[in-house]
Amino acid sequence: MSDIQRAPKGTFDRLPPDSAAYLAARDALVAPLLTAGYGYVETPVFEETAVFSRGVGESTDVVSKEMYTFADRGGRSLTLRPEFTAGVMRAFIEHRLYAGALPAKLWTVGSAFRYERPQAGRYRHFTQVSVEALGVDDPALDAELVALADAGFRGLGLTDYDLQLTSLGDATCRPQYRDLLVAFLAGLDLDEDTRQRAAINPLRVLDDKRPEVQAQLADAPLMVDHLSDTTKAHYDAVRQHLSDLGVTWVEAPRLVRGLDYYTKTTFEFVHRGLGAQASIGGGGRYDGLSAALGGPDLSGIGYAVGVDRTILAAQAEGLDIPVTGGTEVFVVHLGEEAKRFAVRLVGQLRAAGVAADTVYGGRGLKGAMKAADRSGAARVVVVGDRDLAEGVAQVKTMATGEQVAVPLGELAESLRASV
RNA sequence: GUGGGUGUAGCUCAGCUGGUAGAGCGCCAGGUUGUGAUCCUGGAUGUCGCGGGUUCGAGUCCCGUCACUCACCCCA
Repeated sequence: MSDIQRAPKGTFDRLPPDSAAYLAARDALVAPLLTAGYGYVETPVFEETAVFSRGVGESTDVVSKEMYTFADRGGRSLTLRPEFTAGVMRAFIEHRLYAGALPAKLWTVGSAFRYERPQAGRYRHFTQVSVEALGVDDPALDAELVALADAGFRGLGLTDYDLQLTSLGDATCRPQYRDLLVAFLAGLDLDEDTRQRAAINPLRVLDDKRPEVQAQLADAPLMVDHLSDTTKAHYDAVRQHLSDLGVTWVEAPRLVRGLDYYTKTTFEFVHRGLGAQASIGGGGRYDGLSAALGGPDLSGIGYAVGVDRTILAAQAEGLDIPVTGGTEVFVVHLGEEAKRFAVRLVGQLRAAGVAADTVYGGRGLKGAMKAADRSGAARVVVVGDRDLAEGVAQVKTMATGEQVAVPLGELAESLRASV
């Protein structure tokens, strides 16, 4: 197959009927936000490159090697968003939302792009639900966000996952801890790659998956043991609120995130039924981000959920994602007069809010019934010129095979009432 | 960017030590000129990923290449 007959590497098409589960999953992840005071925000799919390089951090893998960056015809450097938070923060600053009521509680959903080697659950084009609460540094807000993410997963029936939680400290205590860790890592026997990684961000070495590395890290200093009094108090309060909200978590003192802006509370939802890309959602507080983008020195907290990974997780748990919609009434016709009638009836039903469909293209009655069956409609109207002459149409209940003649005048109302 | 695995029908796959392609499902049609799902019968669709090599002969062996996939890394 040639390249123009194939979606680009790391991308995929969503097709019916599976696409219905995608819509349902997306809506389920969003549902908790709609009853929690969050407003929908939509920002461009691309931003000025600096929004991400300064927001996410130059030293991150995302910025240094995974961005889709291009020059437009006006010579601007633009980048397809690799995540949502930086763009939403840019909008928050641009429209001076910080001058209004705080926290600004915002959510969005859409495509993000990263140039990565594709893998199970990792795509170059993926979909996230992203949620932010900006402008207020209150541990109760941290707990709210975590609980909302959790509620989204629970709403789909997911249970086989862990909520990993930790605190990454802040500008007052992380630098000292970082120095401690760097000193500790210097005494270890690490390969060149890992040393490079340590030089860029020593915290990342902590979650190295290789056993020979983990063995050396047994006595590594941990951020949670070196929090300042205020960040520790913040973290304690977050945990208290989470308990009050009935959310369970596991302490993950080695949890590291790849975006530089995270501070204090940091969390990740890790599913046990997935492969290497097991993180179905994650987020944290990012108190320096607004300032990094030239805005006021305001705090923020947010999370992102991977819609595609959430669907994979649901599949791994054998969950059916309930889909809404689908054809309720299917109209099968025989003869020219009946076809006109069918087209008209379908129009009436749809106008009355009944999901209706009919058969197009000349196929026999058997083929039309097959199409009716496939549509999933509970009721099928069979109407031929012969029925019209008698002033009736046949209404068949597919599950039972039972079929009754209904006078044309009562047909639309009878069908509307039956679905 | 680095490794491993796999490329045969729309889908899932079979095809032994080389002898010019198969099954199941799906699709279409007929059995039933006005009835789906069940049953029976029939039918269509393949440059066996692509290019080269070895051979009388390659889906099968060799080389290259591309794609997909899993893992490292990173993250949703």
